[in-house]
Amino acid sequence: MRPNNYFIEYIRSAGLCPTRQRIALAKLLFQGDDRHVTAEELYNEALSEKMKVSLATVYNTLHQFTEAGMLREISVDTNRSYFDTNTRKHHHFYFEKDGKLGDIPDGMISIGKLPEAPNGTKIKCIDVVVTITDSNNDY
Amino acid sequence: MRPNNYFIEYIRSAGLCPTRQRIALAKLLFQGDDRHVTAEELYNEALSEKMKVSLATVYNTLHQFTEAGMLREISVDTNRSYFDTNTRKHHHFYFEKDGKLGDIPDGMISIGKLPEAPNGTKIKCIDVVVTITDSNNDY
DNA sequence: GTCAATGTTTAGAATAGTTCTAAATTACAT
DNA sequence: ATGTAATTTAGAACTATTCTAAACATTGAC
Repeated sequence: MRPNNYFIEYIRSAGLCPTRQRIALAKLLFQGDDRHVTAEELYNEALSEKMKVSLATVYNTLHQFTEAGMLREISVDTNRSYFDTNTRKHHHFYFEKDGKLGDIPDGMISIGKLPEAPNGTKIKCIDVVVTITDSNNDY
Repeated sequence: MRPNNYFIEYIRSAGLCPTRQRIALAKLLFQGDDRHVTAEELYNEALSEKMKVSLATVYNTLHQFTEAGMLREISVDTNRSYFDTNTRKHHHFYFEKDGKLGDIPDGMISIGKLPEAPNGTKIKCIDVVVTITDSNNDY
C-alpha cells in the first residue's frame, strides 16, 4: 500500500498540481498491478469508492496523465479509448467478447526493418494488437 | 475501367443484392488502387459525384462489405472507423497529422511466436500500426 | 495564517461519429 | 406485372467525448 505522498510526488514530478481528484485517480490507477481502463470504467470505480469527482475531470486527468507520460492511450476499438498504466514497450491482446485488454510482454513480438519515415516526420509509436474471438465464432 | 457487370457480380458473389447504391459505392471503392476510407469520406465522394445515397446507407454498405470479406475495418483512431479495400495480410502506417493511412507490405513486419489463445478462443487478427508524427513535434 | 492570482473542477450543454426506426422504395421470383 | 422480402432513407436517438463559463481549490508572497 503506497503512501499518499507517493502519489503526490508522482503527480508533482509530472508537472501537475496534486489536487484531491488527481491524487484519488492516481491511487486507483497506480496502486496495484498494471491496468487497462476506459474513462467510464475509472469513473464508475471512483463513484463506487464514494469519491467526489466528475466524469469531465476523469477525462481531463486521463489526458493530462497521458501527456505527462504516466499513461499510454490505446486504440483497439473505435467506440472507446483505453488507457494503459504500463508505459513500457509492449503490445496487446484484445478480447473482443468482453472488451478487455491484456499485455503481450516485449520480446514476444519483434518488428523487422521498416521503411523510413518520410522527410520531416518520425515514427511516434508501434502498436500491435492481437484480437481474440470465441473459436465458435466462425465464418 | 472495369465494367458495371464486374461490380454486380462481385456484390452478388458476396451474397448481397446488387442495388444501385451498393454498385455505385463498390465502384468508388474497388475501381482503382487500394484505398483506406472513412464513412464520411466515402459519403462526400459519392455526393460530389452526384450519386443519390444516404449516409446511413454508406454505413450499412461498409459494414455489409466488411462482413462479406470485401473490406477490412481498421482501428487507429478512436474518433472514426477506417475501411481498407486491401483484405490481404498487411499492416499500416498512420499519419497522425492528416489522419491518413498507408500500407506496410507483408514481409516488412514479422511477428514472433505468440502465447496460445486461451481455451475456447482463437486469434482473429493481428494488426500492426506504425504511427508517424511531425519530427518537430517533440516532447 | 491571509490574500490574490492562477489553475482546476464541475454540471450541463454541445459535438461528432455512428446506429436505430419505421415509412417509403426497390429488387426479383413467380 | 405482382407480391413479398430486402433495401434505403430522413431524421431521431445514442454514445463517447469535449467544451464552456461559473464555482472552487491550490500555491506562493507576504
